[in-house]
Amino acid sequence: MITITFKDGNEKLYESGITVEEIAKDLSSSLKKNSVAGLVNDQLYDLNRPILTDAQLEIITKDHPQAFEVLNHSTAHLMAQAVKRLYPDAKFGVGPAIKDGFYYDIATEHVIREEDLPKIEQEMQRIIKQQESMTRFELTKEEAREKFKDDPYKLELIDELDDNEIISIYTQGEFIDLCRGGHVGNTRHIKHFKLLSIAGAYWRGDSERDMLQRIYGTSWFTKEDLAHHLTVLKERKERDHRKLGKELKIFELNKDAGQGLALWLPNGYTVRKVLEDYVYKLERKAGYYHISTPVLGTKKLYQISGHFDHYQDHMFPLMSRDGEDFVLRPMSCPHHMIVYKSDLRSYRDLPIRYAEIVTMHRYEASGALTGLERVRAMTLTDSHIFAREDQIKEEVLSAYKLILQAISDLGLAIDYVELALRDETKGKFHDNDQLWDLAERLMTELLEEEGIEYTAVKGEAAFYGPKIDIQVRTAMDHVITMSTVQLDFLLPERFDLTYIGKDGEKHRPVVIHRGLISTWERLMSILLEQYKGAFPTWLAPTQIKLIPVNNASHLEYVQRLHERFIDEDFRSDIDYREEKLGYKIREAQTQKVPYQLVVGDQEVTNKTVTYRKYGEKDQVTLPLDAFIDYMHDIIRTKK
RNA sequence: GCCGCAUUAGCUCCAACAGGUAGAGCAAUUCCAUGGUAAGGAAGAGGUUGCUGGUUCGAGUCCAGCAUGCGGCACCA
Repeated sequence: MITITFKDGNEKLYESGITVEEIAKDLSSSLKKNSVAGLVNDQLYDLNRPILTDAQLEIITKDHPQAFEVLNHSTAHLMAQAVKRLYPDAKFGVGPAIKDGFYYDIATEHVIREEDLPKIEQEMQRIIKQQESMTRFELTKEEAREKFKDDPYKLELIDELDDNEIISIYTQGEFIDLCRGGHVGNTRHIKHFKLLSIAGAYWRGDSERDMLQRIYGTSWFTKEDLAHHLTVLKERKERDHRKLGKELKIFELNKDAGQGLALWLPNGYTVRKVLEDYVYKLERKAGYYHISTPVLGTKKLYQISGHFDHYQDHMFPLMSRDGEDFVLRPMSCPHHMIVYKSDLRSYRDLPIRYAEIVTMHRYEASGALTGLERVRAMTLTDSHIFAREDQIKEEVLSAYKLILQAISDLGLAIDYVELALRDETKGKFHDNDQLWDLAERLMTELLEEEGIEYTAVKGEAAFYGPKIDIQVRTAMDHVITMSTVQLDFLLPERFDLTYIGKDGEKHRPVVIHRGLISTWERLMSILLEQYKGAFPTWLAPTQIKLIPVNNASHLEYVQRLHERFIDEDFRSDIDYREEKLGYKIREAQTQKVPYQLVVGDQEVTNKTVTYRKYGEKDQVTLPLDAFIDYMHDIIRTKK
């Protein structure tokens, strides 16, 4: 007999070899129904894996955070078995559970296509009906090598394990897989799944190695959950900035204009201009000074900075004139270093904060280009802060706070903050231990003192220094770096930047790179998806759409209103077309204009306006001046 | 860059699918209708089916290459 201790501290005696499923059944029938796996002494156990010794047990039920993972991992195995039946030559890579489902990497002569997915699903259903037990076995490394001798990918994984490590495998019917486990015990527990897409994926994420075929899928405990997830996926597509950008005439991508070279249409540029002005003001208030430098620079400038050697793969090729080589700049740092050097600096001058609306060009791999999210020509307000060592902490903090402000004003939310530190890899990081230690200590202290939750990641620092990255999750569920504060000890050396200290001697300043809210391109893609194209009024390309009921009798008043609105700095437009009222209203709605004003006899006679706010049903009639005050208020408060 | 898929009018489209030289809705144009909160009616027009070759009596349809896009992977100091 063995003693099982439960989460609540209760103990119970069982026969050795009892399974999680049997214990669950013993406790209650509803528990049995809801159990997915068990945590035995904090180790994941399948429902049908025997427990041999005294143990602590937590039963993982369907609502447990790990349950979804176990289910999807098992579904991946189930799919692999089905694939192996249909395409017997299939070899398998890895097949883990991921955030919303699972995938399995497969090598087979057969090119798997979209139309094969229903066939694979059918085969999976068949295996479920067969109620195959998913059973765990433990082997030595040698035995495992023998079992998987025809599976080169599995062999490679086995070879990397320690010689005396116990290796577990799972069988279900004729199918065997190398696997650490945590499974649902029997294929009959898998019910509601769908295969979603096929993609290529490099073996072990290495672009030098084989490309396998990856099938993505998703698996849920209830029909409703699956249906809900599929709806979410569909709704994501409705938010796709590429679709919205076309519908709302925000930007254009055209192969003749150039791959990854976005053209901003009037609506898009209007939003961008509002953002540019907003950032300019924000930065002025925070003590930044704006400069302007060219998109072209000499090769020499980029040799001094070191980018020419380090970054060349991401740069467009050289241009030459009059015996001088030029590059299209991929960033602004080198130019800003030169600006710093344009004058002799005293310790009293620091910190100096330069900001610039920088257009830059980067050669991005063709497969990486995605709408406005990843482009080859991009513009952002870039900034470099030149500071003394004793100012680092304060300057990083104020940059961080500025970022928070911007993210909050734009109605976005931080997903997580990452502190990227160096690791021991020699050559990967600029060699200056003393400064690295100082900088990493300061940045850590700062985050701790401010009570900012962060994830420290070793080895992710920039070549030239540690950084704080602010990650945002898009409506499309992509995590991207929105903002960044990076310390740099290298550029000041390479450009021999100095300031005169109190002691009359030359000292080296530190550079802080600050990216505020990504590039306008990427920000636009995020905002479009975030707001589903319905921009808050302060950002909307058109804030007010004026719709005369009848052009002949109301247009004159409408034009007077329009002029007044323009004088008030509202972005107003008139729908002049000779169309039915309903037709013009429909267009104002589909274009998601925040304030739609229908103007007829009533408004002309009473000198009022009647508006309907986008997304609301109610019409509101106000005296003109009251409406103007209201609009100013809405815009000022960034609603 | 790599794997797979796609590309038909300004936009959208599982219109054309034994290969027989293109079809709809919306938009745009003209005419009629003058309308109070999501599509009024009519007419005409709009296409070298992404590009270049090939197979064929004949190609949107089959084949090859290229371009661009999409889903991923790799990349994103």
